[in-house]
Amino acid sequence: MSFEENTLLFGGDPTPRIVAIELGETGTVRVYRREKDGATVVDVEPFHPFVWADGDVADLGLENAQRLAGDSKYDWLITVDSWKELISLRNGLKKAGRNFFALSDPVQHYLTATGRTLFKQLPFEELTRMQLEVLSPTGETDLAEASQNHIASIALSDNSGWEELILVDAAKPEESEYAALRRLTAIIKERDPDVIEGHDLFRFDLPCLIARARKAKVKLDWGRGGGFLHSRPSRLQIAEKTIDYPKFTIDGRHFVDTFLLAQFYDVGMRTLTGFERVDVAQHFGFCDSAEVSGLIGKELEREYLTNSERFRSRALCAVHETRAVAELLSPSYFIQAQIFPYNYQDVIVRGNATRINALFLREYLRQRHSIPDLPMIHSFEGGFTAIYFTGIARNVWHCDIASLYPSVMLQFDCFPATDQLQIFRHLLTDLRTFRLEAKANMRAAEKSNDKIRARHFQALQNTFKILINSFYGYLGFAQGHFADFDAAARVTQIGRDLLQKMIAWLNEHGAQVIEVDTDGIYFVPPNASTVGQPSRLPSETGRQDASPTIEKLRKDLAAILPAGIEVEFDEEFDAMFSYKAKNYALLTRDGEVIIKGGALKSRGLEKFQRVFLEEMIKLLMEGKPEAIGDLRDQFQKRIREREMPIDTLMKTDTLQDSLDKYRAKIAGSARNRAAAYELAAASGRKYRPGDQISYYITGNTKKVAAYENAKLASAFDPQNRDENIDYYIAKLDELVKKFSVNIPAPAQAKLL
DNA sequence: ACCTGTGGCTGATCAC
DNA sequence: GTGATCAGCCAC
Repeated sequence: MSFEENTLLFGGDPTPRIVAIELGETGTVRVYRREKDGATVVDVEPFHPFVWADGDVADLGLENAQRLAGDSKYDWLITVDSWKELISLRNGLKKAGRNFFALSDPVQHYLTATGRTLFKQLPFEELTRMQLEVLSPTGETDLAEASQNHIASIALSDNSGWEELILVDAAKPEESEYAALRRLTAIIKERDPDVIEGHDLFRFDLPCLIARARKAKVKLDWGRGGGFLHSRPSRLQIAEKTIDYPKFTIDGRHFVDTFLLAQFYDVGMRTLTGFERVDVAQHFGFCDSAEVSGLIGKELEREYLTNSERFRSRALCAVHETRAVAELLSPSYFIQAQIFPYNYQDVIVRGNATRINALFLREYLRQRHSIPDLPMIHSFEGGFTAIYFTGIARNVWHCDIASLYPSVMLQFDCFPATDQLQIFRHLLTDLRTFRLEAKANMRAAEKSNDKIRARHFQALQNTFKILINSFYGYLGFAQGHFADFDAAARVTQIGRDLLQKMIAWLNEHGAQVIEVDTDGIYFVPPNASTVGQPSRLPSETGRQDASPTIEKLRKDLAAILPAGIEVEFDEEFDAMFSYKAKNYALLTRDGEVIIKGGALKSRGLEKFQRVFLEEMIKLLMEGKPEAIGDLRDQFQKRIREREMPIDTLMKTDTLQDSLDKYRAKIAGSARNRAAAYELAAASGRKYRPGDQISYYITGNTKKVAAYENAKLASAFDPQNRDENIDYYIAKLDELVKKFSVNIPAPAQAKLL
């Protein structure tokens, strides 16, 4: 059986090539499908939304109320025949004081009830994706500013290679803009895209188009069934960031914002320098015309007014970049839309645990089984973390337990007590199998040089990996109907015990354990007690003489672990700089430096500090601490002589709260003042949570309050530099001082 | 309206 | 000065 036939994962209905769902005439949905020849067809299907209710609802005289199997809390299912009826049913139940819950999105209702999902058996390449970018005459990116004036152009492209630039004539902006908006709507109807992509689509392009269309009195009826663009305020949690944005929807199509895709991408990678289209495109190497792309302000306006080729390139370059970024970042979501009962657009913004919950609900509904109440919430301990040695160690090995939490859950039966159908166990087991299959298929495709197939299986295996890793998180998810905090606590308890058992064993067998975190251990192997000793040459520490010992070590260690818990000795390093828990650096056999931990590489450190730290740690690990003094002097000289580029001195902070919320917190003494917020407030521009502010410190003494002496990096004048030299040199000195305590004594003497 | 978890470090600021 | 607290970021 191929994994696409797995009902738990892909739903019970195999209908292929659905590209969109929209609510139709009363009691119906329209299902859009892509035919093999590329044509789009629509089926009108019945629509039966539903609620889950607690207790006997028979006394309410409801038709279509059905008792569900099992004895969980929500054991009645009431089905109705239209969205309208669902709303009145919900109101009725609320009035009657009944406990119930219902899905909030009609598309999720339809997909959950039918077991259908989007895009089954549809190659990503056959999805019609249109890219859109609105450009104001000056390239203004502030929505309020840009909406004031007529737009300059709307750039469009799609994945067939088609492109068009709709220009607004500055000589007669009113009628020209009217025509442009009409043209845009006509193109969308004619080319009929499944997906509309754009960078900052939600926060800029769409609201700007709405504002201009209102002024020009143009209807934006972009829906497949003729519906209008609709928006409501929404909020997105991406790691520690909360992004408020207007969520736009349109019947029968999906909006994909590459700004949000970039935010999600960076949670895992933390490698992006910024989130504007140019930053993202440059990071992926897509910007073939960065100079044109960066064109802004008066210069851009001039090019616009003369309708120059340069302006046209600027506008079209934008949509090309958006398309390339979307192509890279969306395949995993495309596959997830085949699995989860959500719209493509919603699969992107829903969290992992929420998506898993949707799978549970779909399967329990399919089996007409009752659903438990939300779990009892309590806090629980996490992974075990410890550091046993700080400083420089040589010949360091790393071992870890292969996918610790999934293995523990399966091997020790840590499953939700409420999951009477055992969905959790089955899903987790199947996903592991499918991931192995997908990986094998990926390798086979790579071998036969089939790039499209390889990319598909890469996205697939990665999707499975993310899903597998989310199952433990689901156990501790307060909004998961099948979450189980006791089970989550058991998982981490077993994980801690296993790790501590391994640590004890390694120490008993002559290894020196340096640092451990959750599922992995850094250690110096036995008979190679080289902690703090000078480095051996790489040729002396090659695999040949080390591997017999390490292979025996691995086997012996594996023998003390329970079945199903696999230990991997995956890497060896020339040196390790162990600093604090979760903070260390590694020197690979190839001389490459890997740095982990906020204390050593956080964005909270200015670039010059990060670079200095990396160089210093490298010297330490290479056994050349005597060179650190020179390094410090070099940096100090460059700061003192004002030679440091401003981007190495500035700090970039992300605004977490809105300015209003910040002010309220300050007024209520709920938080301290911070430079980034003070600058944002003083600038008068409309900053939003998630926006980044780059600033540097001015003044003449090393002790200044940052929030009183901060200046926007964009206001920095290279001809008249005013960075606070003493402040930055003091930072450098603090860095040397802080890390010198970890340096072996002879080196420290030289430093001071 | 939205939401996967815990553990750990640092800088900035404030209260004492 | 010192400790406490918050925000931000990072590891797993």
